[in-house]
Amino acid sequence: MSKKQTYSIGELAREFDVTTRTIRFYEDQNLVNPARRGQTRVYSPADRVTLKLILRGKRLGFSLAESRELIQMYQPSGDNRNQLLALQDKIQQRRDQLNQQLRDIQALQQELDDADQRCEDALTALEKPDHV
Amino acid sequence: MSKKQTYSIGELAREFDVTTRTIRFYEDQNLVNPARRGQTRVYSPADRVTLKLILRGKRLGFSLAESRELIQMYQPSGDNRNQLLALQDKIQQRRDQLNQQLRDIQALQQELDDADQRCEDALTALEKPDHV
DNA sequence: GGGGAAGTTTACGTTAACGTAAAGTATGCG
DNA sequence: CGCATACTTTACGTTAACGTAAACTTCCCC
Repeated sequence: MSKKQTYSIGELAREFDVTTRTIRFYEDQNLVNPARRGQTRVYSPADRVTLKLILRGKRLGFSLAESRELIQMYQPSGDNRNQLLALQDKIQQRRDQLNQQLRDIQALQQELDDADQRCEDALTALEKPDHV
Repeated sequence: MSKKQTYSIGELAREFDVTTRTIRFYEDQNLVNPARRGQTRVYSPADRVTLKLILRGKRLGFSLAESRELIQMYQPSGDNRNQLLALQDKIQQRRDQLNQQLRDIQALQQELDDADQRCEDALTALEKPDHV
């Protein structure tokens, strides 16, 4: 049972390599809402997960608004039918976007491989100016 | 032989669903450099490809500076050894980042699948309030 | 009890990537 | 010819996502 139950803002900042300003900014945007002990913020494991999701979103080029939406998707409130259907629609849109990103990444990987190969060729050409 | 050899700014804007302002901005940032016929810009197929690469980069969350770097990677000037090695280093960094994005996407896809499933469950639960 | 480390609030500053508006030019058409 | 359409330049405006600075409190430690 070594799992910490709470975190300070500094701990999280170090773990995720962001500034405390960034974490406070996310709170301002209602992305996390830590408890307080006096003035001091006290973060729960849930807050930590939320942070992780936001940063993953950033790596994929999502705005904070988009990440917020994604996070909310994970908690379908005991909603009404229409809201659930709307949610499924958004989920499908995200899936489409992710598939597009996958295709983009694969194309880019191929091009990087080619570029790397051209580097290799140029380097060996430097070693042997002629076919010795 | 139906391949167009030149494009107007309006054509490209329509094709890629961006504004002409955006394309001129990219020129300002030295990402494309169209020819001129009088005052009017005339874009080549190469310019069009560059635009395509920039927009793909955007879908992956790249800044214009990053996309510029990527595009330059495709044309290793008959460089000196050190520059080629530095280029290979950058290529490897990009590859690492792309692999991270791949992992992020896969995790997100799984979570979206789960969220979708929970929607389905909630919906069927709405149909049959009890197990009839 | 003086200081250093980590926390806090408040507030103005900054950068990227365009948006938007104004005012002018060139070209085809009925 | 007059007008619409598409192009041009110039320039100020805007939004997101923090950075940065100032001034303050709290806690711990020797």
